[in-house]
Amino acid sequence: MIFTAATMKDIAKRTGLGLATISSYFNGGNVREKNRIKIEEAIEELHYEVNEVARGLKTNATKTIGVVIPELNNVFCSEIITGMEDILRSHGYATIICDCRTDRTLEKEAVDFLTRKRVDGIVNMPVDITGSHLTEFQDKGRPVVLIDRKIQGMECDSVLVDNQKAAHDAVELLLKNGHRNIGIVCGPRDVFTARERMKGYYAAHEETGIAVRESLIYHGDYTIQSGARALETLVDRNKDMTAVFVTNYEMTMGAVIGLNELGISIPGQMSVIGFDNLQFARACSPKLTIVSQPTQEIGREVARILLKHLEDGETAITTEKLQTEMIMGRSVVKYGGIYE
Amino acid sequence: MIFTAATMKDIAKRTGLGLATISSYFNGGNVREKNRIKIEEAIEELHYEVNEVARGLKTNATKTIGVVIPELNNVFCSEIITGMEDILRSHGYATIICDCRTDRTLEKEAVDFLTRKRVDGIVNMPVDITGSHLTEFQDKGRPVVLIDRKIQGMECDSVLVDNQKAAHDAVELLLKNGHRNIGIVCGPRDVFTARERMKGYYAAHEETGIAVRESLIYHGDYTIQSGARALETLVDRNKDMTAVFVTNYEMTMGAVIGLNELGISIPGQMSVIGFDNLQFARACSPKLTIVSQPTQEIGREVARILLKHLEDGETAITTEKLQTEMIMGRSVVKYGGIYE
DNA sequence: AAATCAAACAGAAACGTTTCGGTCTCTGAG
DNA sequence: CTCAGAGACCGAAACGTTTCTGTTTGATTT
Repeated sequence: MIFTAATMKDIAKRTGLGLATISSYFNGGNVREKNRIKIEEAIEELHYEVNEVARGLKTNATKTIGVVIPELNNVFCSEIITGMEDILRSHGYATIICDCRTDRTLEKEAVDFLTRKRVDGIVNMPVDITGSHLTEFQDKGRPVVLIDRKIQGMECDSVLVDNQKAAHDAVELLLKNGHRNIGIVCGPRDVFTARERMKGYYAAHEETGIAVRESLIYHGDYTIQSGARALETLVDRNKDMTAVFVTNYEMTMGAVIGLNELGISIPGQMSVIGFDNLQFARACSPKLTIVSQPTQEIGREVARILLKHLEDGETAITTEKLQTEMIMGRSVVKYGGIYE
Repeated sequence: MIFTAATMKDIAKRTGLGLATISSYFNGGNVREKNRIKIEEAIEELHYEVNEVARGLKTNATKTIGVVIPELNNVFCSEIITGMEDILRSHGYATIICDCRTDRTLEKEAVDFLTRKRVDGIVNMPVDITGSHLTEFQDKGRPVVLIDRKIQGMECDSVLVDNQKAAHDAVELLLKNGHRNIGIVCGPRDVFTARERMKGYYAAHEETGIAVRESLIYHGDYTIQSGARALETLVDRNKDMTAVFVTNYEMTMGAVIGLNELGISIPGQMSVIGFDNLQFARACSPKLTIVSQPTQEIGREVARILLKHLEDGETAITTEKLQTEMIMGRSVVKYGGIYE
């Protein structure tokens, strides 16, 4: 059966009304009661559905948002997207996802791809601290929202997490428990959030009047492998290390593996504070104490900001900073050297 | 600066060529060398980019694929999507993701949403074994590909995993190690894959001539909580249970938590075979033996099937069945009762 | 009952492509 | 040098909306 979908023209013919009236009906305009009924009957009978592509051509808006992230296969990212997509979809917006595999070139390609697809806005969790891959899109007057990380010299909305405070509080907890040689497994030096977390590490030490020893700092690359390697290295370099703070999920997992393989018990020989993924933290034995980020809330906030631009014509630029939460497990104990 | 993007008309004017020629250039048609150069110069100067929305209106194809999954925030799903999106994007297709939170109503809504968005094809990992949410879309002559689960009475392409064999092999390994009272933590009764895995469990027992005891079977709901509860229940009901096979990632994590809390050691008191997520398996101590699904490959295969329909006009329906792999850890040992 | 005026309606043009006929331009054979 | 014939090219129409510019309608006022 050859079947061409009904168009507004068909509805107009069927109801005897003009095209403009039908269009007005669909766009919230006023239509006389009896005509409204006629239109709705026609829609029912013809199974009419508005063609969003045609509408998009005319209105120059696709009701589509592009998302560029370093790794979809990463709880932090996927949870944010879930929260965001939920709200966007309920407002009629589709979400196109591009995983750029933490690669700058692929990231640029993804943005260009989305630009060609004529998305109404782009959400990006940037691979690194620099980059001008978004300026061309932004110059078209379309909104860009950055997640989690800022880009130098880029003026746009962003939704961040107070990473400095998060790291500060975690390290402070360890210090308050009497630990004095606290290792940190941090992200790459050129990542915005990694820097922020380092700042918190330093600040907590400073407040307590304790000097930071360089050998206790390890810069990983956010992979499980590097988490495991980090612990091996740190333990080897610092025989007196009694606590460690790991700053993302994958490296936390790696750190747990590493400690297991080194035969170092948590928390008996090493207190541990991890990051992200409550599920994993609860699966560990004993339960891991972690810094938990408000991923769903980040996603929702991003969606809200986008909608404010696209639906309400808002032009002001916002920077939102959300707070983390410390989930207490049983992986931190008082330092034996002092209290025993 | 007011700025309207260049159109094909501008290129035509600039080069002195006709619209049809420009269009032909962009669609792989033949254009005389000197004209080709002129066109390319004009594109460069005007920063022209083809408007895919207008093209979509005319060709009735959006170069967009919709994906409906039960939970994006789930490694199995996100890994499949990563593999798929990669290939699709390299062929110019965008991927719209809809997370339906394992809810039938939301699943139907998502499909309708994507239909309105006029996607060229839909990929769906169905919430349950029934449902006609896809027939309307399919009746428009557009391709549907199911992942991981089949739907009763639905004729369409699907990419599955040989779950029966996977479960069979896992249970067989436990049997070969002398275990006779093997628990299974399975998914809901109305999920296709859960049934397949149960079949494998029965088959392995049958081959070894061992009767299955009902009390060793637990139907969970794929959450961590149900995994933990499952182990509590199974251990409570079967004091002689020495091994357990858990059939998805979340429940595997739950099972590990549950065993930890019950004070039952792996593998000393309980041999365990888990499912999915190699990363988690390696983080456990000792490393978990797991059944690993070829997620990336599933995604790629789905993409290939879609492209064959959309680009090559293929009409035949395929059902692909991929094999799992058993990753050996140290969580399975010979049954003490026999070998000690 | 006529006049007034806003609200509701109508039709055509436009959005930027593809495609269908038909026309022109090269190339090479005679 | 001419002339087919193929290949390249052209312009208009169409895709299904929205929107602009008027026109009609009907309730309200006088």
